[in-house]
Amino acid sequence: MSEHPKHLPADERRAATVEAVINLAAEQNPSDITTTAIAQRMGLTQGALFRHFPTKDAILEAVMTWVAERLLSRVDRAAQNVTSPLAALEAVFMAHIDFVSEHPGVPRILFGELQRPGETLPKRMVQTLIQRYGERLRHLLERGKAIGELDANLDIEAASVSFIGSIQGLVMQSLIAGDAARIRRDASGVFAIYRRGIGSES
Amino acid sequence: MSEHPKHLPADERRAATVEAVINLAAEQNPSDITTTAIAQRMGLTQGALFRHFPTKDAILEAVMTWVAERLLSRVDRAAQNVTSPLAALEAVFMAHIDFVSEHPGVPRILFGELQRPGETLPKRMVQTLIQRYGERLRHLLERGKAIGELDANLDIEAASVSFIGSIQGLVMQSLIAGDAARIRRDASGVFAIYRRGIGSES
DNA sequence: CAAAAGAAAGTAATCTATTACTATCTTAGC
DNA sequence: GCTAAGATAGTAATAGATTACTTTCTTTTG
Repeated sequence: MSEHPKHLPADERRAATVEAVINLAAEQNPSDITTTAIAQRMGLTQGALFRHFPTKDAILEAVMTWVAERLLSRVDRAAQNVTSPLAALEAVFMAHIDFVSEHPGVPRILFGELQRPGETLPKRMVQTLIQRYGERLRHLLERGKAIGELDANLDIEAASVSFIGSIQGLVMQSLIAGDAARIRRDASGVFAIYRRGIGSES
Repeated sequence: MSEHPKHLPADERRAATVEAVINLAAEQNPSDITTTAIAQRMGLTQGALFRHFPTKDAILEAVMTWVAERLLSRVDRAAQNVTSPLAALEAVFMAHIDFVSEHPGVPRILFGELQRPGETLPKRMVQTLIQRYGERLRHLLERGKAIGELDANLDIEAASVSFIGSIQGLVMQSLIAGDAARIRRDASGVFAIYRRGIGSES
């Protein structure tokens, strides 16, 4: 019971706070995460959090920034060095699955944020993130269509929604089973159906 | 400002309570719905709710019962009188889409309930509902496979997850766009990709 | 020593649930 | 039919817990 932990510089505490929120979101409903719970997980008192963030929403903003950077950079890394658009889509799918397997709280936070009424900053950040994600998907889908790797009559918009929905379905399934590891196990089967749905009749 | 509204029999008030929760969930995060908000929507005082329900969770249980009955009966009705399993799957898909279009709060409630930690009764009810839903899907998928309407090598489990995921993706898309009507508009395009993904190469 | 980081305690608001009381509805007996 | 009695459904107020955020004082660190 050390009363006074080491003092850390502000940026390290901010990073640790984001991590604590992501970890907590893996265990409970994100909108039920209290500042007390966050501080407790970090070994701090609740009031100390407000030395580093002006409001609770500012913490959520930092989380959203973290997620957007990590997810998009992983997805971009997965897509590069792959010439085939279809192979790139599969690599993006699996990279996304890896990401949510490592951080099962993330999709819950995003979905929960989208449900908030009104126009909060964290909510808009989620909308922007998914929009940017969708742009990358549509780009790959267009390219695949152009080179005949995908169905010539493919509905790009629907294919983009289905891609994200496939991942969402896996997330939901893992929540029902109470088993985060399920996501990885079932991912390839789900993607196989998706690939068949968008591919050209080779 | 009538101080005392008409007294209604308990079962009618219980039904009205469920309706109020479903309507509220269409507008805000379900876990932020307070007993005060529910009562206000019904034109009652907050305390009056506890004449009909012992706890707030009991209200959620009634909501889950309502959802399970309505959704499954609609889905079953859609599937009957259709001999082709593939056509039945499409009818179920569209019936489900109709249901969530009329009640946009329902998928949010289900998803939110699944995120609660521990083993609450409402959470188990959601798990049971989706499990029963999955049974119906797998049954149709098996039949379609048997008569050669669907891919002979179809992964039934993955196809079931993808089906639910497709709907979940549409729900998420409508949340991002802030437009519940989008679900219906995009539904047929998304199902077309799914059908192509599971169908036999006609 | 000065400034940053944290502890400890406090505040106002909000939430579920309870209590004491009151209005409305139903029904039995005349 | 009317009316009294009992049951049901409501209000208003409030208790007790919890929340995000503040304030004051203390410790650590460069």
